[in-house]
Amino acid sequence: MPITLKQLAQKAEVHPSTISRVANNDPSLRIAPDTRERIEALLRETEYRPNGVARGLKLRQTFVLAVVIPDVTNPFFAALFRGVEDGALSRGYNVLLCNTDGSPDRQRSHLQSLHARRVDGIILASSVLKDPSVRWLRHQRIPHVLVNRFSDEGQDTFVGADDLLGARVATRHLVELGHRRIGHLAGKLTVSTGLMRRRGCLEELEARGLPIDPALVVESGYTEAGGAKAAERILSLPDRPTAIFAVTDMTAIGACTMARRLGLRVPEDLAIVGYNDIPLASRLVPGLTTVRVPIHEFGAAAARLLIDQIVVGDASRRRVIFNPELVVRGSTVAGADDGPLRAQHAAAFATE
Amino acid sequence: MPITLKQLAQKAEVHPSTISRVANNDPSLRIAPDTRERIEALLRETEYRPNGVARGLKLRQTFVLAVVIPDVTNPFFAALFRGVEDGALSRGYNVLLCNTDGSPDRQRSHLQSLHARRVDGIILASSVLKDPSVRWLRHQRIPHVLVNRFSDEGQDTFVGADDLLGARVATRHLVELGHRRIGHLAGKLTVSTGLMRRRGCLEELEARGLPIDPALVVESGYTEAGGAKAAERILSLPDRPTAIFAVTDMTAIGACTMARRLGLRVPEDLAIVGYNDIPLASRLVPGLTTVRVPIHEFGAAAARLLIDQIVVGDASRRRVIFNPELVVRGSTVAGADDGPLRAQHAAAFATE
DNA sequence: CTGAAAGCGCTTACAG
DNA sequence: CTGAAAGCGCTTACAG
Repeated sequence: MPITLKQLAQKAEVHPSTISRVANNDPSLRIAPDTRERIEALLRETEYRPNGVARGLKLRQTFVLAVVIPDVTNPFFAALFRGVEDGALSRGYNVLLCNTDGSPDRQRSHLQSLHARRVDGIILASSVLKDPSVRWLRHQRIPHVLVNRFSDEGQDTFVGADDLLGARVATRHLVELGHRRIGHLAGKLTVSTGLMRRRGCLEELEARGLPIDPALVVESGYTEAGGAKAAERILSLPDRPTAIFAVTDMTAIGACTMARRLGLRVPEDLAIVGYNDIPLASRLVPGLTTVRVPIHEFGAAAARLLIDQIVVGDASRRRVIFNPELVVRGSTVAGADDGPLRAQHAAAFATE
Repeated sequence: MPITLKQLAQKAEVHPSTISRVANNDPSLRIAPDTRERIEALLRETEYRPNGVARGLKLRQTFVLAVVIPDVTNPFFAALFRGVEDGALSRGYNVLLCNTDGSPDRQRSHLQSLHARRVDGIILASSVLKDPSVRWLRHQRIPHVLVNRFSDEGQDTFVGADDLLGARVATRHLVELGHRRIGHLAGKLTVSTGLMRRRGCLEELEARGLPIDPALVVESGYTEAGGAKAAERILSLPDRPTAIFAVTDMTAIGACTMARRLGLRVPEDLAIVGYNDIPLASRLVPGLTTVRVPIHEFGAAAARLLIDQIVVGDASRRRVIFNPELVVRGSTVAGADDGPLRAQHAAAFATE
């Protein structure tokens, strides 16, 4: 059992409150210099660290945050978590990690448990549109930040990228390569990324005067398996598309695998664009053309906003929106991987 | 502010302790059925959940575990974490995640902070041999489990695989393919995986009557960049090896990249074997031959052992050692990726 | 200037 | 059978 304030007080023959004040460097404390010295020596010698649980109870603050994501084995969320930890650690917070596997029930149960533990705030990257769990967070006045996906527009502090723009840029890239029949793996329409990227894709097609074939736009979910399945559907159409824009890189990877299985060459028979630029994207052969968003920064910014919210008690909703950026690789342009872009990636690697 | 026991007691016109007993289903509680009904209704209606911090202080148990790893963006550790969470959640524990980036200082500082928070136990996958931090955990009698890497043999509860055997199997595979000059990227000799896999590699070479050239065995660390650098060194030797066994998959991937940059074909000019079978390994082109260990199971087993330790108060050290298993892919055998093995992986994928 | 007391929100051994 | 009290280990407003 670690030593307590009371035990220390006995040893030093002073009152526990005095030890506490010395340990916390209370500036209002006047104390005989030699007494202070004696106490500080004792503190060092015993390596005293106040019991965080007792402290949390008294201060009504635990210095614990939580990150709720679908699945940390998805590289996107792993990078996001690192961003959060890097942003939180320097301010004295530790971070709990909860995986939901996309289940609303698991999400709700996690949130309730986190609330019971009195975490100081929650970063949620697994919300759906009009998410009851998010409304519950608001109702309970639990400090929270949504990342990447929003729930009810403008109602929560949010960190993400401009999904509409990103999808337009990706689609424009395909159009400019000459593609006329472009398929879209649309994630889920109940998720903001699915909704917005789909909207961006369709808007861009319309702006370019291309006809929209509803059969080419299918929900895919966000897993590799879901991407493969959805790709299979549109690639089996009599008049199959020559290009696919997928809602995420993982979905795109599923589509790549399926294309290969169907005997289609990428990019010659089928061009594919993903979204996020996870580390894996640049390693595939061919490399995956994608829309880059600053994943680590998402996490770090979310942590900062959340801690500000906690410290200031400021409930005003803030929004940080990053600009997405197209990264062209071999999955849309044959040979792109051998060009300067690939060299750039190799360099980035070596200094990692 | 969430409702407290005292407030509930006022509403129900009973003593707080009675509410507590009802909420906790205290079997020794005799109470008028209608009173109980009234209290239970109130509990449901207010969605009362006891304050976990106060509970933790009283019970001296927080129901929080911590996982300490080098870096969650490394897929190995992401999978490990999922195993821990899956093993812990069902027993009512949440899990803190701490990344050390391989820095002993960060590790120590994390452990101290976790101790101050009174986490119930710690799972450590970032230890080095004779790790002072691990000795500190023992000295403080903090329940802990080491995973994948041990510190002082047999002194801590440990979950891992037989690294000596795995390395022998990997090396044997290369020898049986006819390789006579085999290089080894040895991680770090201060880490048990580096030490044991190196030993296994050398033992196998000796058993096969192959000469050991010290110039072909180099420390590489555990990052991709480290693997590339180390590979560059041994591939620049006048009499370069025809095969490399790398301490981990990430290290092996660095070696692959370097081989390609030096104009060597894999596997024709250089065969490469990794270790762990992270999901990435089967996706590379060519696929990476590797030694598979049950990563998710590492985490789940560690969580179980840790919770048993906590619940029973049992300090006896236990060891769970899994058997590693060779997985042959295209990085050692040309064409292996098109065979039944690859099909198997594709299937595993689709059902993911 | 320092000590003593109250109180954060629970749980449970102990009285009545 | 239920209520009242003690106590987990801190912090800090308040007395002296």
